[in-house]
Amino acid sequence: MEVEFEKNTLLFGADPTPRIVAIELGETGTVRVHRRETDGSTMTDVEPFHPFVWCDADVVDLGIEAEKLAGDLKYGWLVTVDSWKELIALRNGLKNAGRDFFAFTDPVQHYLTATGRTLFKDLALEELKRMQIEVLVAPTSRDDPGRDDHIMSIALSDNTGWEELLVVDPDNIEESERASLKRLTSLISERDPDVIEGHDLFRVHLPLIVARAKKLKIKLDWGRSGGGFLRSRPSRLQIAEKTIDYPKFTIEGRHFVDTFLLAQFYDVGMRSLAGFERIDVARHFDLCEDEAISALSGKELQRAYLENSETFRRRASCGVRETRALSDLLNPSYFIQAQIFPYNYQDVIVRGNATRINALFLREYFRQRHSIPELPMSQAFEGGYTDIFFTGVARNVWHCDIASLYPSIMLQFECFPATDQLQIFRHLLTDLRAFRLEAKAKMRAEQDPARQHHLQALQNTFKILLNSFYGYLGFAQGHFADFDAAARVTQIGRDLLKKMIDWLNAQGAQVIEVDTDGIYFVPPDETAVDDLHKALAEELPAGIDVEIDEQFDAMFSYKAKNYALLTKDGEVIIKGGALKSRGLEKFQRVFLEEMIKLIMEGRPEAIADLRNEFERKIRNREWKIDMLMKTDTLQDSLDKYRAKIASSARNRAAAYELALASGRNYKPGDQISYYIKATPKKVPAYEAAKLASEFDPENRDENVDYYVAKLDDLVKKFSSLTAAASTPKQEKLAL
DNA sequence: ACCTGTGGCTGATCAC
DNA sequence: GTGATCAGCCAC
Repeated sequence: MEVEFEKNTLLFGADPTPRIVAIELGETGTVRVHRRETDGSTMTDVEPFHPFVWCDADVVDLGIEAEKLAGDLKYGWLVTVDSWKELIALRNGLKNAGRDFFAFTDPVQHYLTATGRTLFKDLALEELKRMQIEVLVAPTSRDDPGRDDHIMSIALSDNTGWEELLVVDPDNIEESERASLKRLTSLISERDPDVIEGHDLFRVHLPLIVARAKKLKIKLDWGRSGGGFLRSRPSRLQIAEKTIDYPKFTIEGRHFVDTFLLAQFYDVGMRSLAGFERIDVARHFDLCEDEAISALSGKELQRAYLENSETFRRRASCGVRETRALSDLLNPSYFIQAQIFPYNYQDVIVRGNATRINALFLREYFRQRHSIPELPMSQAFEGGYTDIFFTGVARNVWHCDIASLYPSIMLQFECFPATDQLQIFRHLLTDLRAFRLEAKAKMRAEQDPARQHHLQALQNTFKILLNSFYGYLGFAQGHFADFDAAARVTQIGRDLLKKMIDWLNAQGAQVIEVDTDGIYFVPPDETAVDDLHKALAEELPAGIDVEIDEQFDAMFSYKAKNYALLTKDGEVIIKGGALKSRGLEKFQRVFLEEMIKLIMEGRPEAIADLRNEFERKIRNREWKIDMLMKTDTLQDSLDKYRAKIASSARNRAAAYELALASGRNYKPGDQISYYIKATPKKVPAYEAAKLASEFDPENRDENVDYYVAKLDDLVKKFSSLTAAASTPKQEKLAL
């Protein structure tokens, strides 16, 4: 392979053993290492297993042998044992003796850290055997509430294009369901996938399968080496501001990948998904083969099932195809990350960036037999500089920013963890930065689309990692975190930005808005971009590169982190929660967008007409309810919400009240769409809220006065900014 | 059992 | 009414 990134042992680990697809605990003292042969078959090696514990002192007095490690950091003694059982006994022994120690809880991380191996080296993504699965169940019948849901179908496919659909006979449910589950298990054994994928695999499909198998007393021995059974335990995932509780399933020798979680992670960066059900995600990526089929409701589906119609079969098979396409799209970066980090594939996905970086540190310190520090005391520190100097419309706005601000500062000003005696932080950061540039260059030069794709995923992975190093400095669970260093980084960043602002103002520019690493400003009269860029660059220290990357016809500056831009092509870009939050109803978002466009185009007098048009549409009930409804994401479980309300720890909220009233089993991360219905007298929103799914278009009951009032609030809120310039500063800019 | 960071805005609710 | 607080979402 001409790309040599993989030889970097800090990143990829010191052991180049290729084509490992899975690792599982074997007989006492061993692990089974499954490798993909070039002919596509899977070989299994039995390898010795030596898990370990870092201790803060010698443990010879406990009759345990320990190795003294280099350096003088807190955990300076290493105890290595010969089996997982021994490790558990050792941990208990140390705990009972009151000793301070640190150990991984995951056997696979032990093995990969100790050996320097990682999964998937020299393996192409296409060589990984990925199976997709989707179970459809008949919703509990209202007429027969005692009866459990049962499986209607199990659809299967894999990345070779193979598909099989198991349909349960509605006239012979129990026997047919049993046969289907048995067939499923034997297909997994025959086709022997490395990865089992599904959309909402953890929260929906696997629990369903397990529940039905339990009821029908069927074994789900899906393990790779025989005898392994599905296990699950409650787990929790933090994705941006959302916390998702889910049962984490594991099975020996294989990985479970849930495209619902992949979609959640994708959205953190893009914030562009309408929802997280497969239909929402498939639509967003344009993966639906047949929209109408994908969008069938539960009721329609059940009817089709009972009629044994072709529609049912089509819907059942189209589900796994969409899941496969989705996984093809969202998987590549994680596939590469599994080559880097000492984690199982399925864990690489759910671990956070800073946690993964920590794993790299610990692997290298282990390899060099060096002591490791204890977790630092958490400390609050100041962040980036944000400010706004002008509100209203400005014309001819330029944007400058400092390229990779925090990585540049860390390298240039040596903001590294004080405890990092081996200088891993500096080396990784330096290498990643060089690699990213190299991968980008190679990607541009590459002709073969598949290789180009791989390089794109690679450089993107490097970018994400690179940007996570600053976060790691302030990560309370990172052994090498350093809050003072993090504070220095942001301090330098703030100082640099202020220096740039002062300089720009001194040149006669008008600075509008600043956020962390970039500045929007109106340039001084008759200035050439290149000249200004050159002069600005000279003001900055070596290693800090500024770019004037964009120019806009107009900017509507509203509040800090909230603004809109009009590009030279007439495109409107809106930033900030106040202007485009998903917490706003769609009609508000659309109105804001059109209003801001009018403002930036210098036609504020047209706003009154726009308002009137919207009012008419509300009063005449012309829109579908999706324009008026609001969609909230449940953060807490319903039980937690109830408890908080009981203890006055939070206020009531419409989404939760509706979820409670529905009687359905809503979970954190689920979204609730609702609207405000007309009520005889004014009541809190949570009492007047109604689920959008219960909206009856034939008998509309939305509260039109409520929505018109919202519209007026919106117009009022912006009225001071839509009028002609009102301050001297604005006058100057608006010219 | 799990966890990158800080800064900022808004709507809904509730205590005063 | 007003201000405080919380939850949710967004920028970087």
